[in-house]
Amino acid sequence: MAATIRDVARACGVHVSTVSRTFSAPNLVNPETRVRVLATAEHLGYRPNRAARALITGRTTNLGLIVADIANPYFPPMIKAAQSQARLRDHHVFIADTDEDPAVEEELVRALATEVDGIVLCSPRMANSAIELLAREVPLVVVNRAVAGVPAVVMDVAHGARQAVDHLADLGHRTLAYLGGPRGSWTNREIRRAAVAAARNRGVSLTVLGPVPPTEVGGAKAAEHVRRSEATGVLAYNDLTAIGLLEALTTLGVDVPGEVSVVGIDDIPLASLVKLTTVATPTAAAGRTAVDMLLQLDAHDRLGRGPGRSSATPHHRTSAQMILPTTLIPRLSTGPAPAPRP
Amino acid sequence: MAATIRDVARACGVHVSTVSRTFSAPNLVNPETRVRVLATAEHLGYRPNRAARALITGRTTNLGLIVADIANPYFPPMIKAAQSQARLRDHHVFIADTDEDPAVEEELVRALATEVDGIVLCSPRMANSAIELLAREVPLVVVNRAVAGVPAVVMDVAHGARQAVDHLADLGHRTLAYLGGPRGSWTNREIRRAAVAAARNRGVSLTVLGPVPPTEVGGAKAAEHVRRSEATGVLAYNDLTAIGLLEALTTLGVDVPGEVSVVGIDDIPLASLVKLTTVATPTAAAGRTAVDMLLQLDAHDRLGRGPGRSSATPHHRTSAQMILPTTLIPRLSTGPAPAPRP
DNA sequence: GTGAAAGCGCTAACAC
DNA sequence: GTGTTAGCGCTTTCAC
Repeated sequence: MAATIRDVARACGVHVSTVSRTFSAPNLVNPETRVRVLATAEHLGYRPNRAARALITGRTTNLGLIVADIANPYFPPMIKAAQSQARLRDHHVFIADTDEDPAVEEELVRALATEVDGIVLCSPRMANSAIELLAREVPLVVVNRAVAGVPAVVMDVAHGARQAVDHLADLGHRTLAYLGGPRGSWTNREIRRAAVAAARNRGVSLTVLGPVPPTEVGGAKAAEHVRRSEATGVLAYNDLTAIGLLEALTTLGVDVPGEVSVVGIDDIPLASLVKLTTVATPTAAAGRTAVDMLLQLDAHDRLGRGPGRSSATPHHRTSAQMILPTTLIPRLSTGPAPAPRP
Repeated sequence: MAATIRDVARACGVHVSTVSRTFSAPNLVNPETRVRVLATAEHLGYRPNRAARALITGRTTNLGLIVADIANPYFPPMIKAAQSQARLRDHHVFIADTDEDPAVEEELVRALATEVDGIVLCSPRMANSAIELLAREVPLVVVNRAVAGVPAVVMDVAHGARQAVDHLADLGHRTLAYLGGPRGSWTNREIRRAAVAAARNRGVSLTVLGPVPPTEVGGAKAAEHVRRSEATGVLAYNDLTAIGLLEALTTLGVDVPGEVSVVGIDDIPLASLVKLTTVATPTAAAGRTAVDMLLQLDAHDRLGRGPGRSSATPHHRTSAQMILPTTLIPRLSTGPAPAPRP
């Protein structure tokens, strides 16, 4: 059996509470005693039992992070950032993958809720109402989504979409298309709305294509539609889709950017490799910010309550929204519009 | 406050132990009582407190998974597989990222050890001795590494390397190079050893280059060395390195596969996109297998002991090694050796 | 099949 | 600054 606080106390000639304080409130204990306790603890290989601590404090010092698909290169930078931020704040993080399935998503939140102090929900596909409900069972921060009363960090993709449309219009394109992503996606709606508005603003036409799955395969499948649409400038829901489209167009013998210009969104590492013009989104910053908001939310929450299960109290009072800026990165997948056909 | 087992018991007119049994040993309780208890529990929104359960059973039903770099496309499939396998067995998993740093790795294992039932260590960079030590503090399974007395699941990269060398020799290449990976990497040593032996076997020469970081940038940096080495066939430590090399060679004006053939290892999604010849490694299977071994190890462990902290017992008796097969996938980055220069 | 009681390892009042 | 004590929510003997 591992050493407990009792063993340390006995071996050290002090009482358990002194040992406890040495670890949870060091400043309340005499420096000399502290040193002695620490030494014996070290000697005995004592490690505080987190379950016992959690039981009494009501805090697990764990966070949950739920993403749509770990294998999507969009997420790892966000995950890494969230992770290291959490570690800075002395928390561990559970990561779960929903495979883009809203039902799995909801089930995961419920399962995780009992063993974390809060959950970050990235690009959720759930219905707003479901999210609102969950938010009063467990401290929740959503990323890439706006839900009334739920704290959120979002990317300013609307601005990104405007930049993309302006970029294409500046290059002389008069016929644009937006290749849309998943129906449940808040980001998709934002982009579409902003792109439509920006196109109207610039006096160019814009067709909405899709939706297609937010993957390379999805993008590739849309190549025929894009060609038929006669659009010379295409904005895609994300880089993966844009790259799939780009590959498929090339295979079909369509010159990019000679005949068709393609713009993605996200700026994943692969984008720079294939020279894709894209809108960079600050994913790492989003991960960090989300964790900070969650921790702050949690701290604020337990101020009025003292120890106890955190899941029982509504959390809809502290609700902020953090909007992160996006930037257009012009590369070689966009160029001047082709001369109009006779 | 959330409902506890007490609330359910009271509301239901039974004793806490009956409620407890309903959840942890349903077959020990009268079906009718069970139904009633379940109904009240549902009604009250009761969820068992995992901390309390963990405190008494000594099991957390959590696992840890430590990888070198989540952003490396090699890992996500393994993570996803491990995750879903764990979920099948009713466990959650902590994922941690070491940024390829052995020190961080060790610290993470220690930190995680207190709140999981076991840890999967993927492609560890730690010293063997450190791993052996840790393995007796917490149930451990290593992936892509062989450590005496520690259960492991490894890819048969040696066989893969042999296939790669044979493939190149069959294409007429007489001068090969192996572009090596991280020094601490067991996989790297395995590949190198097998490649050297296979080359000797086929009567072709093989130079060892590197090491370079296992990334695209690392591969790109090696392009000059490769060119100077006069090798016409190159095996790289992994796909990322191979792809970086490939790009850089093309930029230098070296034709692939006309002048130089390149083979990677892993078969990440990007590999098929850039038509890289590579050795496929079954990463998803590795993730699943590792989780299963860990859970089995853990179950076996607590057979003789009953409840209590798991971290106190040595685990070096149950030590198996699972070897997963690899396959060469020829694509367009390899071709016949160029005619020898005059 | 169910009840009673002990206690997992720790923290947080409250004394002194 | 340290000791004393109660108890977090649950499982698990042991009776009956």
